[in-house]
Amino acid sequence: MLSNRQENILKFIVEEYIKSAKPISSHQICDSLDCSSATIRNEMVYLEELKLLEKNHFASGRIPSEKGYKYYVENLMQPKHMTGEDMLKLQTIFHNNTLDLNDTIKKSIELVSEITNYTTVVLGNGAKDNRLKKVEIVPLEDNKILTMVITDKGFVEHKNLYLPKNVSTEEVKKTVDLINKLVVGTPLDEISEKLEYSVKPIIGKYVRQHELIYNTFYDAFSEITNKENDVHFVGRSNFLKQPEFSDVEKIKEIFSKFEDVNCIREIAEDKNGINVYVGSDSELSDEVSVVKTHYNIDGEEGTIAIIGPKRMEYDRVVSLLDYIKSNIGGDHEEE
Amino acid sequence: MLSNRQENILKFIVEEYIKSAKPISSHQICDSLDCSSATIRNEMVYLEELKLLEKNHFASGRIPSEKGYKYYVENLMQPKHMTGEDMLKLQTIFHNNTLDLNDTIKKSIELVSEITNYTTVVLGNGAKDNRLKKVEIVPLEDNKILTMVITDKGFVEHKNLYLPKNVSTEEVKKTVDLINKLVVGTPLDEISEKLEYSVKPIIGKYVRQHELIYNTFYDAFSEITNKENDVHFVGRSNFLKQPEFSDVEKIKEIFSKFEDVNCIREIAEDKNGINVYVGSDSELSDEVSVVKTHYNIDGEEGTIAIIGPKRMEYDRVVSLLDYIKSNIGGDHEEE
DNA sequence: TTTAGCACTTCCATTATATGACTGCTAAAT
DNA sequence: ATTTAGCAGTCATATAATGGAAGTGCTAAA
Repeated sequence: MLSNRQENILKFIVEEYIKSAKPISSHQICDSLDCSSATIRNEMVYLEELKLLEKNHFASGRIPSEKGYKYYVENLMQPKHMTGEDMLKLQTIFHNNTLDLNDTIKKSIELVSEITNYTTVVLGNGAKDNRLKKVEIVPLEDNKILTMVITDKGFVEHKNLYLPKNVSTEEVKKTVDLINKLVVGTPLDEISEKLEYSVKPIIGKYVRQHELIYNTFYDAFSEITNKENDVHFVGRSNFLKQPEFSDVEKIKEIFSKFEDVNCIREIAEDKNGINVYVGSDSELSDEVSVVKTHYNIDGEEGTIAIIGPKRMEYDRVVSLLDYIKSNIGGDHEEE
Repeated sequence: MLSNRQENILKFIVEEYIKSAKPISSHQICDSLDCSSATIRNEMVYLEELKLLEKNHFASGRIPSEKGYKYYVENLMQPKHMTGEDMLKLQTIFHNNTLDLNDTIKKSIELVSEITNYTTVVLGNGAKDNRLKKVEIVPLEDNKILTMVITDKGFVEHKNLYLPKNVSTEEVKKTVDLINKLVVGTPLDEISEKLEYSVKPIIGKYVRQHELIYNTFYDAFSEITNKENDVHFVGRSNFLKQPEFSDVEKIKEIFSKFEDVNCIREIAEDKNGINVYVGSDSELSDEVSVVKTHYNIDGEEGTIAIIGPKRMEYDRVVSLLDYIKSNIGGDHEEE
């Protein structure tokens, strides 16, 4: 259990280090706590024993450890009131009613990335738990046909199909009708299976060149099921602005994670509230922190995350995310 | 005009510098050219006078100047035959006939980025010169409606519309029918105008809540017109692997360009053949080169570009791009 | 024309040195 | 029992000095 003064010291160090990125000395603290630097030093020794603080070398000031950041976030951090300017900017996004939910969220995080200089990402839940609404084709010029897969939640995947000369659009139409008759309403992750045993045997008999047509739809379905595009990632290069990433090796590590979609996907989570993951808890890299939240608006789900250095303005970021979360999606209900 | 020997020296320096990233000394050259280092030095002075070579400091070896690279690319470079392995990997992409043109190109450049460690980008021509094929709606659960704009070349833009309680799907249907009747076939960049003077006045009379509905379509049209998503950008972080970018400031410059979509869009061009832009010619940064080509397969147009340091393996990259260009899009014709 | 040889320039890694910033500890003060 | 002043000790950082190493430019001879 920490004393009041110990907590104040820890709070001071965390907040000051977040601002300056430089180790904090006992002298910097004593003014605001009204005691001498020696007293602070004694307390710092204790905080270091608890592994809440660290030193770079023998005679350096202290910096917060991962545990120290966590203690700060959980016990010491106070919500930071947002500036009027930031609120105003966000409000103009929320009140634009031609934006649908996805666009609203995207615009919001783009703004957040810009004003905070952190990296932001939205991970839509994808279409994996959607059901097939319908399949459709639109014949275009020549032998080109636009094929579309539409889900009940409004996802659309399209693909161009180039018909060989000896196959008519009618054959594709037959396939589409069959799919619409047999598999509409099926959850996407069960579609492949259902196609194989209920559709394939039939079109094998009635449709010429069924292989190509069937495969096209089969592929469109698997693509929409693992839909990757549902990751909106903004402000990656903001990391370059942070002094702790002035070393190219560190940047390399972070960026290679950023380029790995699977790695980014793991950011998604389904938990209540705003959650803060510091360093190794972030699962991305020991050097970054992630603040994220899950949303579910009328069945459209996803995760919004803000990624920054461990030395991140947690109070500000949490407030921003909280504000965004409580404002998205409410709009079309009220009017 | 350069003598034969001078050209050989320039070629040697460019190729060796591309490999090693270190300035090339006269001693390194004399073995392969069968003369003494002093002779080489005399020639190097001449090449430097012509601004084909540069020095970092008085007693450093020579490195190619921008002009030197250009001379190399235009006069000295020999096409590099591709390895069987690279060809094989590309062939498996080309021969997968469930991939449509866009997917084929994307997969190809992903592979190129991986094997060369450069950055690659495909810029589709977007939908700006397309014409409206049709507009469609699919009512989903509750008051949610999926709206789709489809163009004659197979572009699809969709958007969810949340209907206020007092507006029925019928009203949207009326709007859609009207748009389909009046503006189908119009080039996208003229659509806004046509909507304003031919559709808006009519729905103003017959459709309730026409403002919201009209605006949704209006927005969908402007989005598809400036479609941004048509940029597929791979391997940005490969730049971090290049020794000349071990300085964070340089990385910052490049990456801020990479994050600026408008900047990336300018890479698009409509020229024959494979074109090489070195340094300042690249319009991206003095520190990078761009090798790009334009494609037009049955009206689907775009640009494929490979971005790397000036010290780029031009011969290899040009061969790769050439191979890709001559293989994409041919497939569905032949079978 | 080419080459050998040498003086010269610049970079780079190493070492030495001084300085400044802090801490830890001890002993005195409260 | 706390708190504080003071001082010795430790480490980083900046600067300068030093001695190669690498490689050129020039000159004079081949």
